[in-house]
Formats: sequence, structure tokens, C-alpha cells
Amino acid sequence: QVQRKTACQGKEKPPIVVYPWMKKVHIAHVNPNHMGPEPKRLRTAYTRQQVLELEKEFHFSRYLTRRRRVEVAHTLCLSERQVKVWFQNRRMRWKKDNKLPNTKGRSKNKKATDNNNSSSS
Amino acid sequence: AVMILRSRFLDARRKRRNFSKQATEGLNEYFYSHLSNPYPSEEAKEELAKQCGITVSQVSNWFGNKRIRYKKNIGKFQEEANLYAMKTALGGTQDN
DNA sequence: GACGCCATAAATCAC
DNA sequence: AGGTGATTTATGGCG
Repeated sequence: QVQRKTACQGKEKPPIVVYPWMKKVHIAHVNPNHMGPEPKRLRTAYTRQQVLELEKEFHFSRYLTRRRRVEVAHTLCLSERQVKVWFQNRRMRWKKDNKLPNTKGRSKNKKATDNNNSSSS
Repeated sequence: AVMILRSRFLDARRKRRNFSKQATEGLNEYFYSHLSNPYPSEEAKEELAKQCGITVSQVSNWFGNKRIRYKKNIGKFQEEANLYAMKTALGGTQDN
């Protein structure tokens, strides 16, 4: 399991050890042809429109019904899974942003982070 | 649209500062003395955060980045690894 | 058994 | 240009 690679000259430095956590775990699942140098996992960056709509939807409600999820996914050309995941990640961010600001600097904060909408565009 | 532009300018990436040398030192010490499993518990993170003068989130970010970048190119970190291995050998804790 | 939470991976951004 | 801290997509485990 733990592999030791002793490809060194005659010194007794700590050998190069590869522990299990150092292995790739999320491999790219592309088709087996074209063995390129590095099959990097693809991480799609959502478009401004997509994020905007998702954000709007989130502002309306932090949770999505199945029905709503289908609609949103379809109009944004995303899978239901992606929408579900986006909302989960967004909830995590929301929680992070909403926990104790901290002990210095922020006396009175109005949390103007996501309310005021409209005006513009 | 407003919110998009909002986040675009409030993004923490824009006001990035490197950690102090002592902070990095402390984080690396923990990392290399737990190289077989560099996943600090929540308590350990809090401890490190306090000791390094950064937040727990920053500690998490640091370990996330460190782990990925380390395993991406193990060889690149060997020098650093040996350095800290030597350090912790003089007051040893953890790992074997 | 799908769904949410959470820690984390991996890629990418921004400086 | 490369390093580094933070953020954004995406996975898997557990409840």
C-alpha cells in the first residue's frame, strides 16, 4: 500500500514516500481514445447568465423544489445535478458569509450582501 | 447584475496577502510532521489558526492547496520536506 | 433511495 | 512568469 521509492544515491535522507492520500482520486472520465499527455479533469465555468439566474433563484428561495429544479436546469442548459450541486455549494457559502463576522472592524453591518435588487439592467 | 458586479469587486482574491513567515512555518511544520495523513481535525485547525494568526478557513484553504500542490509534484517539495523532517526530528512529535 | 450537509478535490482566478 | 491564497465546479460519504 504505502510505496517507497528509493531511487536515490547512497545517502540516508528520508526516502520519497507516497502515501495513499497523494493518489489521484477524481479522475477525468473522457473516452479512452487519444491518449494525451494529461487528461485533466474538466471544470466548467458557468456563464454570467447562468450564475445570474441561479443567484436570482437562490435569492427567492435557498431551496429548490424538484419541479423548479427541472425548469431552471432546462432554461440554463445545465443538468439537474449541476443545479442541485450549485445550490448546495451556494448554501455553504451563505452559511459561511453569515456566521460571526468577527471581533474587529465590523461594528454595525447591514448585511447588504444580497438584498437590494432591481435598479439596473 | 448588481450582485455579480458586487462580488466581482469584493472578491477576496483581489486583496490577497501572503501569510507571515511564522504562519507558513507553523503550517508547514504541521503538514510535514503529519505527512502520512495531513488532515488536521477541526480542533487542530483552530489551534493552528490561533497559533498562526489566521482564520480556520484560511487554515483549511492552506491545507487544501498544499495537499493538491504537493501531490501534483512531489519532487518539487522534497527539499522543503527534508528541511521540516529534520526540524521535527529535534523534538519529535507524530508520524514515524 | 433521493436529498442535504460537509469536507475535500481539482481547476482556475486574481494579484 | 511563477507562487500563493481564495473561489468556483464537482465528488463521495454519511445521516
